Amino acid sequence: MARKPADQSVNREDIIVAAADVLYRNGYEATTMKDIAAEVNLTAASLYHHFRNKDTLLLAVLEGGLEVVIEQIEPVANSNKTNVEKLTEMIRLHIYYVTQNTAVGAAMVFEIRPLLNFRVPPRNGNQFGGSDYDEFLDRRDRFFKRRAYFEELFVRVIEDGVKKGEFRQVDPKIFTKTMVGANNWVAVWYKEGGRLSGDQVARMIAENFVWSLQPYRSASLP
Amino acid sequence: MARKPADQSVNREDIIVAAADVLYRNGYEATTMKDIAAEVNLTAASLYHHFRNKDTLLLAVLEGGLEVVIEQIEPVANSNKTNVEKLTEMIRLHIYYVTQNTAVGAAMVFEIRPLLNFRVPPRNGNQFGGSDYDEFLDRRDRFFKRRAYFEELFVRVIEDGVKKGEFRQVDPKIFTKTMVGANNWVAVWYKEGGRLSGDQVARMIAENFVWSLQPYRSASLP
DNA sequence: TTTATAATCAAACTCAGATTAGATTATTTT
DNA sequence: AAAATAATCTAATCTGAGTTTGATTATAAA
Repeated sequence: MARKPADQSVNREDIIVAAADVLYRNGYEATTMKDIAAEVNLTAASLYHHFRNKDTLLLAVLEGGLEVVIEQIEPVANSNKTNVEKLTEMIRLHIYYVTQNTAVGAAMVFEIRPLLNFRVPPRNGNQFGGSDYDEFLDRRDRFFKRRAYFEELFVRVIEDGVKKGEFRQVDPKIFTKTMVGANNWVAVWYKEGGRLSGDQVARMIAENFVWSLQPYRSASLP
Repeated sequence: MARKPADQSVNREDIIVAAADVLYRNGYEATTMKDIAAEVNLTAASLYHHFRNKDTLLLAVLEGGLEVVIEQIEPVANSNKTNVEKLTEMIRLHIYYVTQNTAVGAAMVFEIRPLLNFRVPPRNGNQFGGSDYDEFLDRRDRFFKRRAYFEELFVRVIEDGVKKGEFRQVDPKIFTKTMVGANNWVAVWYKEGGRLSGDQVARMIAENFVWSLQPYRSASLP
């Protein structure tokens, strides 16, 4: 019954990568299904065989990026390193991912809103009415929860660090918001082949944020 | 000849404010001229009496916001305070503005790209062909230069601070990018009436960034 | 009060982009 | 090979949004 997809045919993953790329260049609203399709040598209509509609495709892009980052950061957060080590590593990983995947990274920065203001009401007689619509909303909510979880990972490390005196007294939530904002923003200005490598940028910023949390320090870096 | 505009009629400024507001809620592409017009009780067509087109209107919104912030930060940058004082004050002003004008602030974060990828080619037979098009491009470039200048104000203070030993050795450009990113990002998450006031948030983040630049410090804050 | 022009509107134009319908081709399973 | 379904395409539909046109109203200057 079920058939394995042909090897040379385009699959979901290919389309997601292509979409991220076009999204990066043009932004959601300015990106046409045709643009995305062209990137994988298909027609716009063919995309609808893989994704229900444009919004669902965008969501898939964002979900993918977020999961990868969480996958990398989570084990560090749950390790038994010191909070200083944890935080340094987590920031570094986050930023490095962003520099290596500016397309997805920028999408995560810029394309949240089309998701928030999901306009399309369930039109009767439209394929997208009823349960499909609900399904989308559910998936979107799940995405936002994952996003909150991602931030929560940072908050916990900072809270714990503050409690144990590794970090000075800051507001962990505000600090995290600020930091995550700065880190995501890297996708906007980082250009490959510039003065600094992604790794260097990641290390510099990580060091800086962690440094800013130290309650006491001597004149030279550790 | 020239006629003074009527007092109760809608003016450019009103429209800009309304546009910022709608933009904040919906994003550029999802914002229709009709939406903006409705906000000031006009029809979409009427907007074209005040602005040549949608892109020009967006540009006006961004220009306005940027100029206000520069106006506030520039005198501080040029004052004869210490670099520590300057930077603290500059960040504080920037963030405070953002919290008080989330609409414009978020627009500055999210709506740069529509400007970058200015699609509309000069269509012949269109009112927007020829010199009007060039005029727009010029104005857009001027905006980006102002934007660069805004960042430059921060870079200078940091460079000077590093040179004079007030700050530790950081890369001033990377530091500024990171910081400005974080500050702009405040527009995305700050909600009026939340746990902290705009002023509190501004102070906390300012203190933190400046703190992170100190080459040496004792256990307690100044 | 006349006149010029600013401000506004209603209606029409244009066009692009998302989506659908239906047919066609490709590939795997039986 | 036959059947089933996956992958794709062409062509058409449908809608919404930016913009234009031309008229109408309001207001300030003469």
